Amino acid sequence: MSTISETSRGLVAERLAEDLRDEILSGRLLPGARLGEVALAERFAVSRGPVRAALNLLNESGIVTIVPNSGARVRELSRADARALYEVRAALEAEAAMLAAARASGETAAQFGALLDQHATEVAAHPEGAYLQGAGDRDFHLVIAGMAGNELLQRYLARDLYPQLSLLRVKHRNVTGRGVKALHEHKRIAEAVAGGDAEVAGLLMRRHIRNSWTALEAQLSEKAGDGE
Amino acid sequence: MSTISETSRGLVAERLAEDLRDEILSGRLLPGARLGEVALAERFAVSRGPVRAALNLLNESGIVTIVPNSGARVRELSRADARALYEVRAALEAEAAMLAAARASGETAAQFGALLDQHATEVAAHPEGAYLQGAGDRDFHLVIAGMAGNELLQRYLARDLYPQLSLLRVKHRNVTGRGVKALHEHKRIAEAVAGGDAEVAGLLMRRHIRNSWTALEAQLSEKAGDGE
DNA sequence: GTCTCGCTAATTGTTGACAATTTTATCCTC
DNA sequence: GAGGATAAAATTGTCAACAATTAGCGAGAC
Repeated sequence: MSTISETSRGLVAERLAEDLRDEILSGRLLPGARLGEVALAERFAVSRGPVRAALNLLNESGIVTIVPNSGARVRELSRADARALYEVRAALEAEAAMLAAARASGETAAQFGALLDQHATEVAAHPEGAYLQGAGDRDFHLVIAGMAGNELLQRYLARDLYPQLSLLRVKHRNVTGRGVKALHEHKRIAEAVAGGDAEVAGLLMRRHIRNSWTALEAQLSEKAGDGE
Repeated sequence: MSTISETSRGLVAERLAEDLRDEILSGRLLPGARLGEVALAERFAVSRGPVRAALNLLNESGIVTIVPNSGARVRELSRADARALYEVRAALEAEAAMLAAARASGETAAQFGALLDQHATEVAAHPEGAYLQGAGDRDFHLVIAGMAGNELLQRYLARDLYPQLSLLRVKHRNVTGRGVKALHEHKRIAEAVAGGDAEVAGLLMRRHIRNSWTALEAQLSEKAGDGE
């Protein structure tokens, strides 16, 4: 149907991966959907080579599974996968918060202030909890990941874990209204980071992630036993 | 020169990646060495397709860098990269130790006992510190990573971080004699894990990784200012 | 003598065809 | 009618050739 996005520079495989990631995370391609190479190739009007490369990229980032000699599918995350995801996320984001606190400068508090003020207006506009799945929540965590000054850590979070988290939320459109609570937790974390208190920042971040997991797990249980 | 390894089943790309990884981590291919696709293709008597796939795999695991339209090289880890590596490792291994402690069963202590006894004999045979770069140290951490019961965490450690750590040690053949100290730290960690004390296990593991980093950093400084 | 421009050579990116494996459908047997 | 073996279709894995981009080199001008 649609041809390739717009920018014609750069590698074809990366543009393909980008487009496919968008389609998956926007819910147009549901978990379990087959990703046949020939179908994708003629849909994007390219050869199978770049398609293969793009699928490998998405496989590495965890939103596509590839079974040799069988094909690629949009990944279906089990509850065990989700738990593992949040365990790793807790460890990495707590570390990021600690590192960010250790490297905090005088401008840090102001940066957080502007960001959180904007988020507050978003939450006020949609008080039932659009914050958590909107750009706001993701922004906050991305900012801290960037402030950690650790290339590898940032890549793991932004490039691997967050897409999988988004994929996890594709099936559960409306996250329960944790927006206002999450925003409050963010403020406390921001205080600790800006204040240079690494230990508290790490602790609060870890608790924040665990709260998020608890809320999500409750939703997963609510939807009854598609357990696997 | 050498043809492909031995087992002829499985994907060609994965065998190539395996062979290349061995050559890199054994020091036959030094950091910065070019990995031309045509050269590799005719060396392993395969086409460029699987070679490309293998290079992408190694790129994702962090021991090869790929510059678009320029080519692949064995990755050169800067000191900043090394620091980032150990920061992420500390976070993930501390989490692994905590999870392993939480899931410890009655047999756990016995498993550690056998493993550490064998390591003790290795250290006794090479008291100047072969332990750290030998299979012993790696084994211990891999066992804990496996005991955590977290597929994702185990993959990050075994498939991404450890190869990079090995690559880091290619240039510094003889790690200073931290063998006996490391073994002692391992024993204390094993105790905490087997005893189900997650908090202490995580703390000891984090300290253990930091000690390892301190020793390595001292070596890096010793080799003078090849800074970057 | 140094800098810039243009060209040549080499390497990567992409393409389409061939081979091997898996999946599916059909037919036969029990 | 159900189960299993066989064969056909579809899909992935691999190959070799073409196109595009990049890096290196040399000539020429200032």
